[in-house]
Amino acid sequence: MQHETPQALLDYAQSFAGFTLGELCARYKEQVPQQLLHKKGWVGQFLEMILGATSGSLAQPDFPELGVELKTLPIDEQGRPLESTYVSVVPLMNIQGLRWENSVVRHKLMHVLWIPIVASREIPIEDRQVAMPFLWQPTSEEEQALKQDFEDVLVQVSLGRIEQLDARLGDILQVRPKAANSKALTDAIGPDGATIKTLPRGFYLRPQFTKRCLQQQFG
DNA sequence: TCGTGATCATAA
DNA sequence: TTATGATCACGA
Repeated sequence: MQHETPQALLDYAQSFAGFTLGELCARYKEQVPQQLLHKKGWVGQFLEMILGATSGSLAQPDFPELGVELKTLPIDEQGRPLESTYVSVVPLMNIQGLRWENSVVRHKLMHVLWIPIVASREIPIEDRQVAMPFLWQPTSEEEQALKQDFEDVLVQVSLGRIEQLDARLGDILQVRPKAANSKALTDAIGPDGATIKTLPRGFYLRPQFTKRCLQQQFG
């Protein structure tokens, strides 16, 4: 399945609206996990599969030829996001010369295909319904805000202050651990400029921001 | 109830 | 190990 344009991809994605994950799994002869505790990325990977995304775990948009990133978004029955949205790893080394304009975060967020899923915890996985997918691009104001959050983080990282940085920083983009567990370590710049070991971090979109995206789209 | 920090699976 | 896909779960 190759999509010629973002609109064609959107049209195809919207053809799945209203179906439950159980119905879609039956159609593709996939097994629905009974719980997501040990399959946390399953919903996103299933949607990638049926929509024909091919980037795998490369640090680039899911549909590189379209410049479109696919994101599932768990929502409650009122359409409110239930979780933050992971965007990308926070670069901690060799960040001299790294700018917003050539960042992975920007490349992914410049064009997103959101696929909301009604996914309150009390709903069995197989009964969770795909809501209406939509394409989203940040306004210039939104991009400025994203850029500001991104640059604020990179300043701290470049100053060797990664350990002082926590999830409270950032109006839209926040930084949180992104690791197998709290003992995972990666290289970063230390306070004195030497290399230190620290917990890998990721950029996440706050739920309040994705809530605004939903409201803009659906009123 | 919500936000932060912790965690789980998998591919390359 | 690092990237992807995320959700879990505890304390305020």
